[in-house]
Amino acid sequence: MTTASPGGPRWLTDEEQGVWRAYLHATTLMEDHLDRQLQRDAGMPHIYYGLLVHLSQAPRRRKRMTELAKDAKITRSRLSHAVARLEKNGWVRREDCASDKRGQNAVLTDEGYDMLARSAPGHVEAVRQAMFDRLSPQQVESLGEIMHVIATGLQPEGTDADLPWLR
Amino acid sequence: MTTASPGGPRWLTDEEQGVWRAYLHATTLMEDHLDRQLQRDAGMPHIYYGLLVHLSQAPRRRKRMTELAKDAKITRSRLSHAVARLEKNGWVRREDCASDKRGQNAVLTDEGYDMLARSAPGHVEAVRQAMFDRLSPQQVESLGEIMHVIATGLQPEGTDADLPWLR
DNA sequence: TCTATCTAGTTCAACTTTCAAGAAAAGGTC
DNA sequence: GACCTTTTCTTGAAAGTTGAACTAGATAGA
Repeated sequence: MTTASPGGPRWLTDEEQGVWRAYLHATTLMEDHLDRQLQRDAGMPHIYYGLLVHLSQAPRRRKRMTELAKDAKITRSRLSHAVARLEKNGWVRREDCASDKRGQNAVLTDEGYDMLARSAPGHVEAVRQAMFDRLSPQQVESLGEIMHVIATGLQPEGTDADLPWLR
Repeated sequence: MTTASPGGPRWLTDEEQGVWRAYLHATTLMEDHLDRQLQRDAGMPHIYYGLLVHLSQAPRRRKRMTELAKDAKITRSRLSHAVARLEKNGWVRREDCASDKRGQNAVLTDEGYDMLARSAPGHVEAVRQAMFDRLSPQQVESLGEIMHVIATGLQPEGTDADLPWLR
């Protein structure tokens, strides 16, 4: 729960407000920017692209639905819809899970892999131009630490996904 | 345009990849967190709440649609739909613009203001817990600078919205 | 085994976002 | 004024997201 603390709310200082606004501003613009870039160059929103990336890095390019949803930080419902769409594109297919008859694997197809290989350079370049080309090495390091702290704090209880994110 | 550079794509280093993933991870979790918090406590998504905040800070609590869309970084179309929804809630109303008959002002109603006053403490607390309580003063300062750099780089050409964001 | 409970994944309805198209007024320019 | 372009805002349809309800299969205990 997020309740107001007793003794009145602890408002943000002027500096904190400025930082918060800059954060909202930057993250909004970044998400828009990448969504448009990928929609234009790969025909899908950023989050869908992320799913293909996850699959491409998984052993045998496949993953259980629930695990994929967890890795990509989306709900199972959203993943179902997303995979249905990617299936229509021919980039992913579903496969029954051998060990658990309830289970499904999402599998990256060869077409999906090719599409990823084609669009990855442009996407990386977009990320680089928007972020890494503009920051000093110290800033990059600092940003990594800060984002790690924030993510850890927001991580649902009992989730172990910690180390993998900083390697 | 974001084209791959000649001589092959400049891939991200391992460190950059780690930072990028941490960034995606943190920003996704943060957006989800705030969306849920506000949906639960204020009955609207984060972006709608942001619109009310913008209006509350504008002179006479009103703003031209186009200007509001620009400030909130959303399309005019999206704003039209959003205001229609907020109007149904009674938190905003539309008002014809005196000087330009095409124009509309979005006006924050008293009910809207009250709703904001009620939910602001909880929201600020959520932001504080997720971000500022976890970062050192140096990190907060650094984050502000970094986000400012990124936002500036992504700013559409010819936009002057620069100084207002750091104050 | 029988039953209760939990987990995996999908589906539905309500809502939000996007994109393209369109109506209305404003701003030139001749 | 007549004409053309631009700006403002809305609309409608398609796509995407959400949260709850639902089905089927797994799991555990008596």
